[in-house]
Amino acid sequence: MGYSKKQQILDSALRLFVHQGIQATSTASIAKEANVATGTLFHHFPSKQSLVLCLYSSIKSELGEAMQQCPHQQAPRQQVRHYWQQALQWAQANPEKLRFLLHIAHDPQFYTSQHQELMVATMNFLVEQIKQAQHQQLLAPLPLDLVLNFCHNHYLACANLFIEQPDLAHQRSYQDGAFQILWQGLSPVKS
Amino acid sequence: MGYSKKQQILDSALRLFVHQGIQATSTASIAKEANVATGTLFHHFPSKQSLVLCLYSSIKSELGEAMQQCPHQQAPRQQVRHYWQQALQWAQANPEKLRFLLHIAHDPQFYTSQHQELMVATMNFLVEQIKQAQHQQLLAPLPLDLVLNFCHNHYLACANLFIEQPDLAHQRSYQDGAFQILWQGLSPVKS
Amino acid sequence: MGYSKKQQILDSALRLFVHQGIQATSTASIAKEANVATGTLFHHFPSKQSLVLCLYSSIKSELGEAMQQCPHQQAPRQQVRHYWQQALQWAQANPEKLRFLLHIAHDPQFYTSQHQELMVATMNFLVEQIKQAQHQQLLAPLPLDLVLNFCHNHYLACANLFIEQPDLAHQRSYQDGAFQILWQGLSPVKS
Amino acid sequence: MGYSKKQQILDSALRLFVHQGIQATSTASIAKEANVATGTLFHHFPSKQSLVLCLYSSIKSELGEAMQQCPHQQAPRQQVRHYWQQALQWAQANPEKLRFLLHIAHDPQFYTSQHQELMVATMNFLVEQIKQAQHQQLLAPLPLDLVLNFCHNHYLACANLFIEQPDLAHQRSYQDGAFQILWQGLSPVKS
DNA sequence: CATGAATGAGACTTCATTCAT
DNA sequence: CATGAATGAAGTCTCATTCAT
Repeated sequence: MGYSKKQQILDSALRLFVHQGIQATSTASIAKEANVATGTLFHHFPSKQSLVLCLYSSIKSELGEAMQQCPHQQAPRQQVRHYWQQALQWAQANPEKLRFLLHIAHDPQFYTSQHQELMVATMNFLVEQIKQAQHQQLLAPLPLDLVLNFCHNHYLACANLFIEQPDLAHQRSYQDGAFQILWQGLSPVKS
Repeated sequence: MGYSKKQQILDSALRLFVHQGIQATSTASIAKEANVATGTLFHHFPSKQSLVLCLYSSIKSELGEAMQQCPHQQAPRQQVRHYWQQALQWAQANPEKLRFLLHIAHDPQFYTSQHQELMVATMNFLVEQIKQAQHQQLLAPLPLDLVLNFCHNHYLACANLFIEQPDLAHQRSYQDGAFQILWQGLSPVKS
Repeated sequence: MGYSKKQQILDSALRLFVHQGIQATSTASIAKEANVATGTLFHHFPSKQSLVLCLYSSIKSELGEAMQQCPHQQAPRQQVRHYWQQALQWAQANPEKLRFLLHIAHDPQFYTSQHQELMVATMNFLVEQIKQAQHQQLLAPLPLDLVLNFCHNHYLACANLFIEQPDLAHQRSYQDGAFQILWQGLSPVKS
Repeated sequence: MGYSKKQQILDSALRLFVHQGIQATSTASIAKEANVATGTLFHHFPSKQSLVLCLYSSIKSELGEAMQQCPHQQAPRQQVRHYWQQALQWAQANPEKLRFLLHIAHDPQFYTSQHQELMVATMNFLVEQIKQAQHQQLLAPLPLDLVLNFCHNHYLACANLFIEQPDLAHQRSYQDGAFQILWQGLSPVKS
């Protein structure tokens, strides 16, 4: 009731997409799940494709905002660790949204160069942290796009693991281990 | 002509799947691309679903074989590096096959528990290497499934990056960097 | 602003109907073109069908009025020629209206017996002229409905030709030729 | 049974189009009338549009052939009269086909420049007759496209009249009158 | 083994019309 | 009078699959 019909449609679409896949979900079933008429969906979104993209960008920016809600830290390692935990917590609170990101990232139908750009844009604040840490020789001088790709990808994989097996998420060995791999992986080689 | 019609169908399916997505590719278009009649496809595969699964398992085992074709090495690091390079070379030689693995791994329609099992089975020989290295304290004592997940995922991500931007694949900084992240990420924390 | 919304709707409908066809034009697109809301259209017309019929009868009577605005002439040939030119001028000044008449006249959806009646009613004054001329043996004693049909139809065809190829309308050979066919066609056979 | 499914579809489409209009006839209703499945229609025609165009050109050429099946005559007037009667007979034997021609000729959706070209192409043999007759001063030196337009249009109008009121078709005054208007209309002016 | 016409359920989308504001 | 979100029936077209040849 507090929700607009447009939001109801987006919610239902998300739920169905992650369980059945995007293509396997009909617009009729989305409308039904949202308790609106078929036509209503197309009143708010010109096409199924645009509904998917709208969902995608809204989720992407939601993740970006969630990550930045963390206090400023002194040490770079602590700062990055904060981002990391913030992002993981968001994923555990919004498992379907994360699964959707994972799904769409590998669907040729929706895979565009936007993808890379959107990732960089959303994670821009991370880029700065990393550059700075590399400059301070806290991180190894790896190519920046390689690093970003790794961060993005390791995050999605770990988040997905913790969603599929929620008991792991509460064990320190997994929680610390996941971040250790990230930070250690980017650290300078031990001489 | 040296190819059987069945193989022609598999080849055409792979090509179309990675460019348009599995669901967006019709059996009719596969048959057309393979220069066979619609009915012929269903002589060789009982359904589209079975065609997809057949393609999947054949590619998965092809990757497994490709990785094991490497000489035995003394040092664990060298041994793992060999596996890594073998796998990357296979991906660069078979970009469509890698893209297919990536696509199917995140499609809810085909996502089953098999997936995890198949991954472990294919990478079984790696597990042994890692366990041994952990025992020798060359690698950190991280949970084994976390490690496996990381290896599998980092491989797919790097292979995909090198396929999308082939020029990166030839630069030492990217080649070495990708592996450095892997090995370093699993290494024990510096004092 | 000098135009009422109702008139704006009629104008927009006419424009869209002749370019895309009646059925292919949605009420929504008419409203948009007229810069009014969807609902507004249905305040002024109970249905799309009634909008079409309203447009039809208003155009039909407009043509009737246009034709009668001509001075009384002595000779029957001059009188008919006047009607003819008046009607052609109206068509050239209102090309879309003529195209609409042409379109609707052959659409089974709107084709009713009204059509014949309306044509006769509009052209009633012409009937008298023809009857008289036949009586004076200036015209051949052809069946009256055949004659009327011919007049109506030849007019629409010539008007349409001149609208499609406006340069022809200014050439004497076409202007005179078109009327010559009409008058000559109805004349008594030579010797 | 002697009919192929493709022909059954064309026949049903014609029947429904002339009674309800092209747009008002759904592909589903065509298939039903033809006793085939919906998909069958789209197996033979890539779209509804192409079905319409296929029907159009087949009818147009059928009319062309019907007209040419007449013996060679000495006098131009007799020759043209033969064409005229042949064409009218075809129309009376195929009333739906004529109605379809009439309908499509005025539908903005299908109205293309092809139209004019097709008409000229189909009626090419008539053009020659007319040119010759003009040269012999049996016909007035009117612009050729005006003449052709008139012939085409007068034919459709008369044929339609005779179809709508079949009793008229058997009366000499109408039969002769219709042709008299044609020939007389094109004749030189009485000095 | 191979073919391709035929099937019919179901997908996406459109649209005339209504109604609460 | 005017608005535009909402409706749901209906339209065009797709597609995995079958089967007679």
